[in-house]
Amino acid sequence: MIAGNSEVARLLRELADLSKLDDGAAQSFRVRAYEKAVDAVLNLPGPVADMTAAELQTVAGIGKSTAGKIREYVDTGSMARLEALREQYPRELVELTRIPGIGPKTVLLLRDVLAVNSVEELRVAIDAERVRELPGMGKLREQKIAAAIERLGLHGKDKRTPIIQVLPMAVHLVETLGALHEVRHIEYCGSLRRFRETIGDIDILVAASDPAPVMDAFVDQASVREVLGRGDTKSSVLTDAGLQVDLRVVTPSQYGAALLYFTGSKEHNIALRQRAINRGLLLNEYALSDAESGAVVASRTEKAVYEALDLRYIVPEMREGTGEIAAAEEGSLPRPVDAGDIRGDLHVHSTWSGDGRSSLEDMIAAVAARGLEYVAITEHGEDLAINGLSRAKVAAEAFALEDLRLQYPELTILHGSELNIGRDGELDYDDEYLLGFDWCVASVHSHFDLAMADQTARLVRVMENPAVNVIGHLIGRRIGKRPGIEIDVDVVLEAAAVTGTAIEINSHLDRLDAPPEILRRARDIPDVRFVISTDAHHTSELGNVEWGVRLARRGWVDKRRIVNTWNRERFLKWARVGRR
DNA sequence: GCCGTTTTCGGCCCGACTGTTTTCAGTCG
Repeated sequence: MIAGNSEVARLLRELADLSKLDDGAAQSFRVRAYEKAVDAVLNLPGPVADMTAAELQTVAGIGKSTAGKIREYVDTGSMARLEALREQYPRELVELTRIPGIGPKTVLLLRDVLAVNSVEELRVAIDAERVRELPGMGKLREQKIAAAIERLGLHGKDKRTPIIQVLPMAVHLVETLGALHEVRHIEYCGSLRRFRETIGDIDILVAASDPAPVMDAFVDQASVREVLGRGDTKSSVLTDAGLQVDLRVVTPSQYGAALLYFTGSKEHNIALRQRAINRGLLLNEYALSDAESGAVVASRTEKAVYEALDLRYIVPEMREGTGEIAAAEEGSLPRPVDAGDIRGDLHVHSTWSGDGRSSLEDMIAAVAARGLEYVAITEHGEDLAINGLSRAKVAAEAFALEDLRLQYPELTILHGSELNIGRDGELDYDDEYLLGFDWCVASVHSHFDLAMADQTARLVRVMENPAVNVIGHLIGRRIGKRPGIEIDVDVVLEAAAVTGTAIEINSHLDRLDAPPEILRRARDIPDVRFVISTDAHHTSELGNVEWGVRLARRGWVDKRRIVNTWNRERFLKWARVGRR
């Protein structure tokens, strides 16, 4: 078995975690070096197992020691240093660090003085009121730790929640607090603003004239189960849903610097601050300022801070510390897409599909009201047992669309279909019949468990069908529920480029598919085109296009490669509508 | 442990909150 990049990264991650205990510091330079190495390995263009120690050392963030450890693991299947640390710090002991409020120092203290080596033993020690007697501890801390253990299942440090559950809560919070008259600006930040698919906690940033009333309103909300912390400018609560929410209040003039800081990622912030230092500046959550005089250089907007650091603005979705700063410096950032750039929706259902929930008439009216230039109605193909359309229904819907075209002369309405990709890449209907549609999306709705080679083959075969314009929700995942099919990404993207088949960027928060890692891989294959679609089954879902737009940004997709940002004429020509 | 347009040694992002300390350590983001 050859060691894959993600496997090596996982081991380095474990090395970092164990080193936190060994060094007695979560932020020791050695720990941070390992953490950097994790990112470096994950961002390698090729297999880590193919690289020599010397080649590994040329990678930024990997030095002699880490290169040696990686080679050792690839060659022998184990890493002596890691084995020794595992021996010294058993898994039960490491578990203790998952308790919020307990870091490496406390773990070592518990072990050395009280012989506590597991969560269970800690519980016993707390019951015996022995933890409070430790130096630096006390009754209150003991009680806090006890409470933290009780809710460990709800929100341990590493618990993450699918974005579809978190985003609506965050939006609600922003609306509620935003209504206070003290609030000048408000935004959710953190991994949610970066649009990660799972979220640890909600971070809200407020610019306000007076922080106190905002803090009061925040901790007094009905959904707050427990106040975890409460300061003048920063508070944390735990909601009924078991989600932690952090609120930070700054003055309006500090808002840009604070947004930057609170949005992260940690790696992005560290890189920006390092860049500031190199320019004789200091960057914190309040401002970018002169290191000597303290004079503020920029603080009001994020853009101003980037500019003062000689960088183009970097959208939040790209701030993961994976090369975006270098790209911003050399001007090679992809051109980011905005919701306003989208001119058509090319994956829309109506009640003609069994699972559609808005009528065709309502859907078209809602699309027209959004000011789109073109739309493809794509009901399910007949192979999707309950939800699909027979040929008779396809013909009947075509008739209904003719009527709607007369009602909405400004809107180009394409008669499409969402086809089902069969076990071996076969499709609903026959090839001749398929060419009668204006637009075909082909999607995987079954056989999720096939081997990677089989999944890749069925996708490639479908892309070779001239009727197919785009592959819908590429891997078929449901975030937090279903992992999606395994595919050979490079082979699939190459086939997409060769056959001219676009890759869908599905806007549904439950899907966010193709995933950003796959989208980003397409950077090196310039002929791949993309379509941002809502896959709406109800008129209320047409607005989801905003999520697809943000997914595209996260995947470093350049706006110019997204075909539904093109004007009607250019798009129709590319799609060969009416010429098949 | 990593790294170098002042450096192969001596740096490495920055600050709020809590609980315990009467000046700070630990944790977190």
